[in-house]
Amino acid sequence: MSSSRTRFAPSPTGYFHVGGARTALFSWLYARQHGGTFVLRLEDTDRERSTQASIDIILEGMSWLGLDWDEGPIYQSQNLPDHVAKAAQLLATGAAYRCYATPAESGAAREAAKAAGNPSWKYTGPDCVIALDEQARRAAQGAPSVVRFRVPRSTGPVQFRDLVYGDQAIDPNELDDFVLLRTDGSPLYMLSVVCDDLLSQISHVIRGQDHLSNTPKQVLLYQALGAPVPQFAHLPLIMAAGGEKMSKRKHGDAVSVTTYRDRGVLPAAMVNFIALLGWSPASEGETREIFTRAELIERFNLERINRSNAKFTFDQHDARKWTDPKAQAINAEYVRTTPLDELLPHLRPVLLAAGLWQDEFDGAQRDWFRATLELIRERFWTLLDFADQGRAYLSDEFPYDPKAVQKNLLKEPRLAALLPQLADRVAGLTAYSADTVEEALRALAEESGVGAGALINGLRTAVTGQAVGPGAFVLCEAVGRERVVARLRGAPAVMASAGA
RNA sequence: GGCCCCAUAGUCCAGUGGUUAGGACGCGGGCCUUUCAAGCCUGAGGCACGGGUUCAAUUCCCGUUGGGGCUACCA
Repeated sequence: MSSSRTRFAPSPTGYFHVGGARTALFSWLYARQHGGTFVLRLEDTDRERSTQASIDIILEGMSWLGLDWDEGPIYQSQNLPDHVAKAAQLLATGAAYRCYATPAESGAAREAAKAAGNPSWKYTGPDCVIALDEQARRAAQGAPSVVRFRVPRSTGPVQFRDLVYGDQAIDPNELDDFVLLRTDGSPLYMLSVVCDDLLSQISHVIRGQDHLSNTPKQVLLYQALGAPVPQFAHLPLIMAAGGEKMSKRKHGDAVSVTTYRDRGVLPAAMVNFIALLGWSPASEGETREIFTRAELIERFNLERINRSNAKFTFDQHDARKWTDPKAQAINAEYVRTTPLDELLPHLRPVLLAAGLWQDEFDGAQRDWFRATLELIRERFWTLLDFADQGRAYLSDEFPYDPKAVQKNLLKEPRLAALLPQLADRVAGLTAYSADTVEEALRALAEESGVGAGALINGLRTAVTGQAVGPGAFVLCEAVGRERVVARLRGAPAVMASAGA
């Protein structure tokens, strides 16, 4: 089956939609599984809205997701001459005809029919709106015309099998004699997709279900062109929480792939999550939901794609719910478990951007750095957490979370005196380790009569600026004696400035 | 409006003509702990409705309702 050829054909008119990303992923998975070819095509023929910036965003997004293409990017605009030629061919064979009715006239006919109780009126033939002789007169005057496809209406329903939605049979009378070429001679989408897919010899058209209703027209076009009809597989749509189609304008950044990269999501996590939207790898009682790219390629199949739309739940006004909670959970899983060697290439840019990267992390401090990452990532959710929650572990410049200071330092005023005392004891330890720090702290707690818990939490906040994190003593090991001592000594100042 | 598609917890997915209808996320409770957006245990929560077919329907058929898509000289 090395002849499988799939494509992803977005129109570069803005951001890279997560729904598009899933369509791209499924097409890519199919091609990879079958040793086929994955083609990237940019449908840039909407000159008003297509931009280079958008093209770049899509290309970057695809690369980020690891969806490499074998051919392309093909620019639809460059194939326009072919589309026009194909229209000419259809005209020549009689499968299409010139139509001199104006948009206003056909629109009026539609309205009139509707008013007369025929809501499903279609443009069904050359003379259905303007008499042929009148059209001939206009032609003689050199009036503008469009090219319409002549829908075959006497050969029964248009049939095709959708690999997801099953057998389809559409009454051709539900189809307009749709326009192929505009008045200015430029091709319309319906013609262009077919021509481009033909040009690329696409064997499996995998795309959103929003194209299902237009597929009969395309099937007719393939047939009129004497070309083989590809296999179709339409994917259920991904809707916003409210049930409507997701758009960045209405639903914000969670709709855009770029956002996920910028918010510290790992591409493998994104791919994993998105793969599970509308498809299931379930087999022999499989309940696992974390899959590597290789596993996805191995298990993917069009047969297990379901037919109902999925909903993306998120709340753009709630920071915790910036995207679907399950997407976040899957990403957390990846952040916590991806082998460091794989994680680092994604983490390094984040640390660099935050001014936290040190070349020693790759040299003298390598072991410490890696051990520290392992320690702190245990409860991280995104790559960005390394740069904020993890900041105090990698740098001496870090902020104190006001709530943590309030809860763990200010509530126990005696800490202002005790923490520096603890610093002295820690400084004097013969051996520095989580255990010895703990001993020292518990001894101080006992002697001073302050609860060990208060001291422990005070230590955590004084050393990391946070209220949560790894165990307070192991944390001290990661941060190092020198820094721990210095930060404990600085605690009174932190308390004073926060209390003031 | 017309045509087409869809319907298992709040969400994403499994599943079956007879099941205690399963998993994940989220949510509640408990345990652990110095903390928790960590870990472990545990709980609540679902087959949209109405007709059929059948000994038996969540499952098959029809309808209703609900949701979605398409319906351009946009892509």
